[in-house]
Amino acid sequence: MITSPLKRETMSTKIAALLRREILTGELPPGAQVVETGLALRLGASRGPLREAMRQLIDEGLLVSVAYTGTRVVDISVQDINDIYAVRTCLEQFAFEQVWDRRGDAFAAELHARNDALQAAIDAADDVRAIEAELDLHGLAYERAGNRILLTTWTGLRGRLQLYWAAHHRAHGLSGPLRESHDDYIRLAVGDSLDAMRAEIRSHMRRGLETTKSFVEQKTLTTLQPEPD
Amino acid sequence: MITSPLKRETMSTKIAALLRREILTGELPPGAQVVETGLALRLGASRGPLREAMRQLIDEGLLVSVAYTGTRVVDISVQDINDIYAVRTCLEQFAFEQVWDRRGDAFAAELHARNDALQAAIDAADDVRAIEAELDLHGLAYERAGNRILLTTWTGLRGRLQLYWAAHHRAHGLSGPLRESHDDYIRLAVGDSLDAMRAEIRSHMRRGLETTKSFVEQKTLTTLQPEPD
DNA sequence: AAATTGAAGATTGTCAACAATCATGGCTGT
DNA sequence: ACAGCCATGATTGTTGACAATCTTCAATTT
Repeated sequence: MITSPLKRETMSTKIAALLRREILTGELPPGAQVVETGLALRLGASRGPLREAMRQLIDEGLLVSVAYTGTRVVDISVQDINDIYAVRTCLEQFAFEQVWDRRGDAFAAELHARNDALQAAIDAADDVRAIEAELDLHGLAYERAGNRILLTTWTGLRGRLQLYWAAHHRAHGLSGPLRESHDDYIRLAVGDSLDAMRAEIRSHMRRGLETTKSFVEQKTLTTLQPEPD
Repeated sequence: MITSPLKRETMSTKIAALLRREILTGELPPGAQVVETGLALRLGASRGPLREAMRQLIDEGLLVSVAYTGTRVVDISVQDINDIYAVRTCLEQFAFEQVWDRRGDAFAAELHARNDALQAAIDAADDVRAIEAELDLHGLAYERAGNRILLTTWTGLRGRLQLYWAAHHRAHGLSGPLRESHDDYIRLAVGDSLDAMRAEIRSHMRRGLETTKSFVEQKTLTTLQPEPD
């Protein structure tokens, strides 16, 4: 049982999961202040576990905190978008290099299953689920590469991507992933040419970067004006 | 002032820095149990800040914790060594791709300065300093690549590398980095061929992996016998 | 003698109160 | 009218005590 680090569900982990969800669904929008005392009261917990949960989300890059001053949901920055997509392009190519020779029928089947889940979410017009499904789809290569460090790194990037995309969808309504947007990706991922797949990843990321970035650039203009509270 | 997140020195951060140092210097060896109450008493702090510091080190991969059971200094695993070196090979090549066209005299000067610091530490037979110096040397490309996500990822890997190498040095005495081990690395890093530098990184990492791994493989045999406390 | 059960100790999880620090707004002096 | 200062409120940092959970070991039963 060494390989099964069963996570005992403690108060902190439950709070962290709940908070993460509220941030990613937009109930707590980017830039919103998160106050320990108020949140503890609302969730019926004490500040101890709450602080631990918040620390977790800080490390995931979803919250930023300044000592003695306050904690906020991280703001969207063009710099971070660029950085994340650049690193992601690099790592996803690496993930496919690592997984390439150990792909099998199970890999292909799971890939198609996750794409079906994505399309179902799109058809159901469920933004949040569609975003999660797309990230799950891309995550398969990282999971099956057999490299724990790589998977941890991907998980770290994934949270912020989900935050950015969720904000994007809330602002634009349903301009999210198209139904056929991953057809090439999947076809090449189960194909015979690693080079072609690497090229597809670079192309896929370039498109995603432009879409996400153009949104953020116009968004920052509107968020600069202080709210008339 | 957006880009200067000035860190207010709080109790937690001081404890985290101190604990990190004790782990990396081997005062707290891999596998050692870390008890909150005892440590809090020793450091003259309360369990609150201590828990926060430990959470930080857990996220850095230096500690592992099981709820209601205990916390220990992470144990050395061959799997992790392999994974880290693979990801590092990928990311360090990417870092040099990103930094390549913006290298300048300052970059070359800093590279040589850090190599001088490394050689000074080696000449002084200072293990801990030599390890830090080598990691600082490799870190330059990550720092100057202008990608915050990349730098964060590197920092995460760096801690574990330092832990493994420190354990290596303690076991073997002074069999650490050789004085001239980075001559090729630096020569190519300031040279004209990115491809040559990429090849050097792959070769450098292969050698480092073999050295570190061979140590860990023999080490695990000796650490399996419980201490007759 | 071996397996099971239960109690005791150890360790982390949780809580509520208190202290330190920071941001805001009004007041005073010029 | 304007600049600087001080008090006030808000927020996080810190503390010590208490509760929940796990591990260990010895007593008991088969």
